[in-house]
Amino acid sequence: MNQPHFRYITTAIDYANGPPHLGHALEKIGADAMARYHRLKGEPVHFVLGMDEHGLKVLQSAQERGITPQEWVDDLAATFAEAWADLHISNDDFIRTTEHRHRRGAQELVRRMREAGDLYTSTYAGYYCVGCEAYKTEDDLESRVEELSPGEPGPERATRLRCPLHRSRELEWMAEENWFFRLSRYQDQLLDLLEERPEFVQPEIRRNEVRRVIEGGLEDISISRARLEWGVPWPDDKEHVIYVWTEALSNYLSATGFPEPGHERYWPADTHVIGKDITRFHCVYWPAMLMSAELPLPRSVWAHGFINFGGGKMSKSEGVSATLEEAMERHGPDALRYYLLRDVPWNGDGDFSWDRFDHVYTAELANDLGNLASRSISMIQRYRGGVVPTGQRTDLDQRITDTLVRYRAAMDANLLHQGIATAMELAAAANAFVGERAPWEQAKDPALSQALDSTLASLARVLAALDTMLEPFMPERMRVLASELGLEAVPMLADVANLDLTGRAVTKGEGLFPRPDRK
RNA sequence: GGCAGGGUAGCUCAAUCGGUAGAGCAGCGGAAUCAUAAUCCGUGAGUUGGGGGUUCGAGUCCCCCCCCUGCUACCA
Repeated sequence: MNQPHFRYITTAIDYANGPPHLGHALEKIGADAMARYHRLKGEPVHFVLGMDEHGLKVLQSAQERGITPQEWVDDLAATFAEAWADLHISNDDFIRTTEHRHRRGAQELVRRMREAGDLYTSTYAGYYCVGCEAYKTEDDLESRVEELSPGEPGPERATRLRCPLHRSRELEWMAEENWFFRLSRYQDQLLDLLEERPEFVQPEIRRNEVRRVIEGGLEDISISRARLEWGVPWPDDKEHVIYVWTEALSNYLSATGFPEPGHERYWPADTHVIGKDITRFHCVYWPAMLMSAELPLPRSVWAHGFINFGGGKMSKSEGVSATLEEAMERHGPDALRYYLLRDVPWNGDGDFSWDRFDHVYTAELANDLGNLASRSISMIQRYRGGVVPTGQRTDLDQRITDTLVRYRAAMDANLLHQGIATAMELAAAANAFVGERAPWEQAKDPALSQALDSTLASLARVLAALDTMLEPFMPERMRVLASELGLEAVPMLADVANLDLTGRAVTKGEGLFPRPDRK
């Protein structure tokens, strides 16, 4: 049997410590647009989202509410899944790290790393906050003296630091036996990887950062923890759980069914879509762990940027306040998808503002695109009884062909914002085309009947082309547009260039993107 | 501190190997009436952060300075 090769696209699994926000949403929307684009190309796609549900903070959140951690994460996972459904995210699977299949996959990965001789026990020492019941890095801590000079970590230094969450408690310097991974062994192989497969880390700016980290020297890392109950047990060692990153990263593997036969139809992943802040874990630790376990490496990691809210990071006291719910309700989920992917370059950062959102919605979606559909369909109804006539190709058809080339180039490079811009240039050209051809004039002169047919047929074709090109960004709205054009479904990308809508019965709906003042 | 990436029209950004600085939005003027009063056309005298240098010619190369952002290993 010929197993199809799936294009396996993942997103970072979200930490079960609070409800989904716009930052989470940006990543899912972008990854979803990538997945949908590849489906429009006719590729089998496997697109997976998930939740990271272990760890101390999860345990604490549950305890604060007087419920079990499992109840807490069940509740939160449902909230996330619902949000993604509302946003029309088309994931094929949803992996949760508390699932049996994940425990199995994570443990098997550790076993293979151990078989490779890359794991050993040693002493892990660090600052331990009894209040938090967790180890802290010096960055997590604050000084209790005026000026703290740099110095060697150790018990003496612990007396001069304190945990910001438990200022009254003493900080302890503690040590425990842990499992360590020989990350240092993979330094050269990782550098070779970047050299031989530059596309492994994208966009390029992230690749440079990763290279520097590796060149700076890699030390072995501890990948287990004692004293922590809420986690995946270490294989054959009940005293330990698998430490966060090793456990969490393995979700990409466990979601494929690993180690069961058949997981190879998904693995290796084509693209891990992540936030730029966790590039190191995905581009250094993760490939090293896979090398150790002798598993194929993912083909690429795409590190997107972040949304800024009025200059600051996330909406704190200053800057814009925007919840995911508010943003979805403003102009509908598809409009939010469009706005975020249009204004936040997929290879960089961008800003969020309500003014900008409203402006983009009104100018581009309502006025340019919505009105183009409205006026085109309206004229086909008025002049041709609602049936698309047969018409010669026009300049506008040539424009469709040109646009498709540039659109595919942008989308194949994952430059989603450029894909949107390219498609919207076609919409602008179509509006200009209407002005040049003046169908209302053509309609007055029977001698121009064929010219009118060509005008209307071209407009129908351009709407169908836009329907396809914008589907990854606004799936629900574009399904409606397809239906208004008399199409059974959004056309596949390969069919767009030679579409013929002759004979299709068009219908005018209530307006794809109603103007805010008229809603 | 070190490394990396940026500073171009009011705003967001483009400018292949160095060759007369462009686009969208906003603003201003005009046209049209199919349409969600939506659309279309016309309109840009910007010291390309500052200074110096190389060159026939630099936003584009070299040097110095100023400002912004990111990374600088076990919080996800």
